[in-house]
Amino acid sequence: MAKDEIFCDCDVIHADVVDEVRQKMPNEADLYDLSDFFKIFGDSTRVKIIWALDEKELCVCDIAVLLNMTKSAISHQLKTLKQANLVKFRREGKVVYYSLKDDHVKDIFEKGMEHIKEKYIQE
Amino acid sequence: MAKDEIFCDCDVIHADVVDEVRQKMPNEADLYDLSDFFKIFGDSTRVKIIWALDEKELCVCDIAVLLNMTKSAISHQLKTLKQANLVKFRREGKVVYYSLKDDHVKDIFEKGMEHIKEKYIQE
DNA sequence: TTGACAATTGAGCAGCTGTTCAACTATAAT
DNA sequence: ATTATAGTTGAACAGCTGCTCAATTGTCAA
Repeated sequence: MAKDEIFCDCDVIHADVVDEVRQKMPNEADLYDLSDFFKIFGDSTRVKIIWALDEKELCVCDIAVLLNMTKSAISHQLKTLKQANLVKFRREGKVVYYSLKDDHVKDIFEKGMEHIKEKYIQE
Repeated sequence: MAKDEIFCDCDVIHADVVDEVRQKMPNEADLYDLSDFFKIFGDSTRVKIIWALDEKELCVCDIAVLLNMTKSAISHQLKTLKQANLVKFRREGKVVYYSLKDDHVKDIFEKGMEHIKEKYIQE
């Protein structure tokens, strides 16, 4: 029985409510993936890169100039974004051009911005 | 002039494009706040708590049992969520009940889930 | 007032993350 | 071939983050 294996350091107060919520929750793996997805947006450099690429296709150097950072730092972050399946790229001679791959992202960013703006008003 | 102060370790390749993108970008502070906002969702414990609270109002103990974690760990995370203006709470005797404060969050989570599911199909 | 339990808090620590630095690859021009 | 520039990569390091642990607060009941 699950109740015997409870690790929590307290009595169960609302066992019925907890069980109900547990059944409605998405599975563990999906919730983990979801937090991993948002982790990508939890860094301001990556947020800036994504926002920039949403405007225009850019090369690594362009982004480095735009954000006033080294090519290396940008390249590392682009690798992260690549692994998260958020950007695509094409090579043209020595220059590698990056662009956005995903449609959801701008929607998510705009929702996020709404939250931030409301917070200012509310407080 | 800004161009003299460029820190980046490369020549400017597409100065016109960079300038155009720069003008369309939100200001630095907002982008920073945005990444801070998403940082909250970048941890699976917080994602689980938020998802749970979206179903039902719960006390600290309930959440601890649900996620099989200590009250202390949950309490620390609730504090983070409180500071991010995402949850509210009410005390009833010894028990403190938490609930969601924000409407955007579920929307954002669902967009995120869409992205994750598409990734599975696509690869 | 004493004991019990829900919840909070701060210090400490291990693991993670983002940037730097230096070395490297890839491509083009001379 | 040599040189120059765009970009990538891995190691290293500093700063951050989430959990644990122990101590503490708040509330209620006996």
